Amino acid sequence: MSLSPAEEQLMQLLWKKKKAFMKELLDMFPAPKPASTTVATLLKRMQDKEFVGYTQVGRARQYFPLVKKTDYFSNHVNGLIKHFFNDSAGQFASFFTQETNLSEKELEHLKTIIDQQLKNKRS
Amino acid sequence: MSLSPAEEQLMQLLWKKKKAFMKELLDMFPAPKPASTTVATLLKRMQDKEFVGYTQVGRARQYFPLVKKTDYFSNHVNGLIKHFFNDSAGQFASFFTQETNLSEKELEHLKTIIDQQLKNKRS
DNA sequence: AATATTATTCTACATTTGTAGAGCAATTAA
DNA sequence: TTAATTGCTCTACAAATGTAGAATAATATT
Repeated sequence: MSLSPAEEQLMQLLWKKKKAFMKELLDMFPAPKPASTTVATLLKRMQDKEFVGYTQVGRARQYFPLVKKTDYFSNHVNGLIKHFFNDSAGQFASFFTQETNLSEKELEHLKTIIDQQLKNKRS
Repeated sequence: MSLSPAEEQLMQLLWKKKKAFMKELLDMFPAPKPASTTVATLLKRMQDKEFVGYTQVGRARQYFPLVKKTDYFSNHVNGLIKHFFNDSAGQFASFFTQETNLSEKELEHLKTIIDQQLKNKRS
């Protein structure tokens, strides 16, 4: 099961705040803010999909993510790679590096990471 | 406008064949194949969205993509990056390199590409 | 105590998506 | 030339999604 775009947007807010009351999430929306019931509906659906949980605090609930952003994200990227690159992460990486306009600094940084990875592999 | 998952799957087939008649696309589907009308409907919607065009050949149409796979893909990735990495491709690249399990060969290849990029930047 | 506010659930409805039958026109086969 | 096949459009319908009002219950305010 995965999140719909609207749900995903809300999830982003929740990931950012770590935990939040409905009101707080609503406040975080850029104008034009949706109706509070809209947010409530989305939260409900996200609970059903087991993407968020909550703890009861007084009469309200404090919501929190049940999936880590990085995990969710990894799935996304993996899906993309499977779809577009024949399941080859390497092929994807090459493409990505060539298509994206990374700055010199970013490229250097990437190199460092890759070297680190290579060191790990070889050790 | 973007493609729905089912449309995207069909698009993949079309990208692979470059151009194809409805029948050919249908044949490319793995079992269980959808009804031909299903494919027809999808093709129609994709025409409306201006993702495919066709040339009339006798009584049939030969369909072809109107958007390049790499362009479509770039948009996807850019969307992801915007969503998840604060619009920083560099941040994404780092994450990706660390999370994905690239082989030694792939890492080496990546390094080559990066060096190439750096050379371009500096020249 | 009476009223307003709030968080949540229920219900609703338009739009998009997945899937495909019915109908039609052109083409091929019997 | 009548019948079967093919490619396409129209129509249909269930499920998912985006959006939000109505109802309810609990709490806070006057």
